[in-house]
Amino acid sequence: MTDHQIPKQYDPAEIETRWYSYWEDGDYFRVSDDSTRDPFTIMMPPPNITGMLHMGHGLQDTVQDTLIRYHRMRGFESFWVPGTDHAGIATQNVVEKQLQKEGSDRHQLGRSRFIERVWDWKREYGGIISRQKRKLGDSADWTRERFTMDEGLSRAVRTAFVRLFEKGLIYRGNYIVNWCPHDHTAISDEEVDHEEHQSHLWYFRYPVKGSDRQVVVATTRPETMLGDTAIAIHPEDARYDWLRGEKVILPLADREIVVVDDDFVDPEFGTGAVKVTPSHDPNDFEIGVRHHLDQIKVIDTDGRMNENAPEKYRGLDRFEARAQIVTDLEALGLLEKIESHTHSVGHCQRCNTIIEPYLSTQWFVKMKPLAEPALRAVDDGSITFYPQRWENVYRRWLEGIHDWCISRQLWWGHQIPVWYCEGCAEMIVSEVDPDCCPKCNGRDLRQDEDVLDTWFSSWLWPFSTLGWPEQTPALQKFYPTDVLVSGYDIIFFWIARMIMAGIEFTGEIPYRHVYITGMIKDEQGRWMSKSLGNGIDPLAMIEQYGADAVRYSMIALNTEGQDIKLSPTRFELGRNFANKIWNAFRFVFLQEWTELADSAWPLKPQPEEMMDRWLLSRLHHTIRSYDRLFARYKMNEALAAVYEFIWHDLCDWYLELAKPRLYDGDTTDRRGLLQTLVYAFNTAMCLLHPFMPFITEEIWQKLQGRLVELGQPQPQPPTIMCQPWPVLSEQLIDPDLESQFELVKQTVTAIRNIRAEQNIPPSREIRAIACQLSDGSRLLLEKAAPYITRLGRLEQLAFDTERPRLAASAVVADFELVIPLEGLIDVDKEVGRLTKEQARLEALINSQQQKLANESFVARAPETVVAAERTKLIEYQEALLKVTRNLQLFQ
RNA sequence: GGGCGAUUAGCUCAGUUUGGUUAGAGCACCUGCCUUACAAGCAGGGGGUCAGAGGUUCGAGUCCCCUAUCGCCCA
Repeated sequence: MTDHQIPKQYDPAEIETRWYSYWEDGDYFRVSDDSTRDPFTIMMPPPNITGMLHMGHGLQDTVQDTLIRYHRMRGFESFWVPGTDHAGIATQNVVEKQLQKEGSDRHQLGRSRFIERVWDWKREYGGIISRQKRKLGDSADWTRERFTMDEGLSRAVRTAFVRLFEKGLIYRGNYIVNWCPHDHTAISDEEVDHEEHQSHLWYFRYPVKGSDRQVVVATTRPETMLGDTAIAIHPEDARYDWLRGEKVILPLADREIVVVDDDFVDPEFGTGAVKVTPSHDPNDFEIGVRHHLDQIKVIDTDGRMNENAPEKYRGLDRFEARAQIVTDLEALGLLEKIESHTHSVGHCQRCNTIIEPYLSTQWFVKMKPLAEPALRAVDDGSITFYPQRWENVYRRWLEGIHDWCISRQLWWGHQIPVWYCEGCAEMIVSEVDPDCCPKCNGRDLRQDEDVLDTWFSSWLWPFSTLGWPEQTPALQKFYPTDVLVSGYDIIFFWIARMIMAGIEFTGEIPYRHVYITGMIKDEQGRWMSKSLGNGIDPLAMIEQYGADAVRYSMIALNTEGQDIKLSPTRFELGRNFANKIWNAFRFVFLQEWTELADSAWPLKPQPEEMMDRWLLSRLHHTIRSYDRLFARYKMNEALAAVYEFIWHDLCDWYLELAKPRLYDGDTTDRRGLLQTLVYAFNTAMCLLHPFMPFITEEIWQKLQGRLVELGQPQPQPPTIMCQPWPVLSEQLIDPDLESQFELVKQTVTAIRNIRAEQNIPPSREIRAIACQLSDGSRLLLEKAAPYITRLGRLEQLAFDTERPRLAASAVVADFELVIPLEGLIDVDKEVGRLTKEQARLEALINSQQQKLANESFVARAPETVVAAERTKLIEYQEALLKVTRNLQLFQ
């Protein structure tokens, strides 16, 4: 039964939904821990549960799914591990906003009820992005989906924390951290974005105690002066000899502060004397430690001036206080001057609030001991980045690494597994909740209120998702993983930390390869953002163009980690290609297939003619390049190779040549042709499947179904996604045949060119004469005459040494192609065409002659190169002779 | 201040690892075609001193140095 109702335009929507359910319901994405196949594993970077699918996922998931599907077909137990991330601050914010709408807040609710609310929210909305990813065709094993707050992963977090603590790599201390007054939590250095601000340098005069003199200090942050506890000068700065040992009166606060010598001070900057605020500046903090200075906090967690500030300023926002202090100092005559000054200001990456360097007690990971083996892993080649240049970025960060502040003042997250005994103040660090204090047996224990940075769970992702710290079968089978695919924006946050954690906790690198993609930008190269409203919604694109089209375009545009400037029209590339494939399929499918009923099974290509052998050569050529390109992660080039094969080799040439044989061929010829055609088409679908899974499945299924109708057994496995990968047959690749066929194509193009230039309508069949052939060309053209006749719409291809005078002509390789057009030829046009050709050849000859006239070229270049250049010159000269003679015929 | 990337056709980009065909593709453009798979298509065509300067070499889009412009990362 042939379905003649195949639409002329490919409509992806229904097909994509149908096949995705078929795959998922059929468990084809699932892997088995005790499979005997070699594993191929990719960890999907877990998106935030608050997140929605964006184009970055579109790109990175397509790259990953393509790798996963390719390896699955290559026979690997191909495991793409999906999951989501609890995203501490973001998720807490979302639920807090919900509460706000209800007129409540988390403090009213209390911690445990608030956390329940977050879980409720997660159950309702946390799976959205995973459902969206299915629209892209992601072939992840969703039955093994993980979440960073799952019981198993939470246990992994505790184990990791306790192990690091016991090794002395986790410590608690009072240091300056990056405080976000909006989110009310400390954040790590990596979560701070620096922006250049056009601001000022304010010069203040501080009176020296018991003297008329004043010392001038410059600052970019006047509001912190209320917390100053010293003036620092460089020890060798003789300008301030008079100041040493004096006390200074801090204006407005009316406190005495000391003068200290410190190397940190840059005598060139400002006045060479700096105010020191140990509680609100990381450098001042260090100076404070060196000189045992008081630490006075004057700003609270909201960014407002606190009770340590003079009454007048209490409760003022830090920037209001800044303005007020400047005004007040000016009124006191203590403002020396204001200079313009550009400096870099830290902002919270999440909410863009200006970060307050803030003194507080936090937990830290000592990173240096973890960084060293992670550096070695890249230095010794155990881990390779693609493109490799990112290794430098990775190295530089690890070489200058700072300790990692891991505590967050949030409720949603992994609460720090540390308890304090209210009885004896003992600190208990434990993987399991302790019942009583091991020291005093007291039962009044209080768990540390802070939670851990979300990245403290993410850095365990490659093994915690597989069951670590248990030595599970999954961990043994699938770890270490093969490749991590991610953007360069999280090399520090995640990639480097995973490598450190992998080596530290499992003794093995988490992955061999790191594939870094570029970032998706808008048409003008700007980041896509909500505020600019320039984002492109992948789901809308899938709806409009189809998931295969989106995937095609993502891969095609993804070159060597360059950023991608995207606009919706770019998906037309993929849509057009899908449509082309669809119509080629229609053509093949709608033919009569009866000859295939008595073909040998399974279907093998049966080359009867040159065109068949050529197609097979091109196909296997494509397979060979494809596999080589994949090994180097050049998926865009592999895709281009398949595209070239399908569109140009198969559709433009082969199918056109196949038509007469399909319509008029005898049984044997039709059978051979159909076998070759169906084999090639099927194989092309396999090659394309990793990139465009839906259309290839649809077509593969229809082709298989048709064969089943003819007597072929049901295909096993029942989906293209588990089909074995096409086996490369080197012996089918025939470069000589391919170049011969190129000559045939050139001949056809030459005829078409003349037809077009002479405005000869397609309906008019013409005669062409091949003249002055070498024996080789004659043999070839005789063999290829039917092809040339067909594609050139010739009445006949003749061979002769004579040629009619009034004719159009073209020189192809070593012969001439003449099209006699007595009475119809437009002589002016033909003269113009030949004159242009003449000029082109003359230019080529000129450049060849120059090259060969260079004695050192002839003497020093390899003989083969010189010989090739000589041959070219001769060919051009011969062609020019012919063109010139043909031109003279018109004069 | 340090580092990285980009600069090739009107546009978006390949090609540079390993120097050697007439530098490619898609889109856009021009001409002709609704040719019984496809107008989301077919056929033909035009369009590039490969950012600039210098160097190495018989030979440079490709290797080296410098400069300019744009962008990113780190401090």
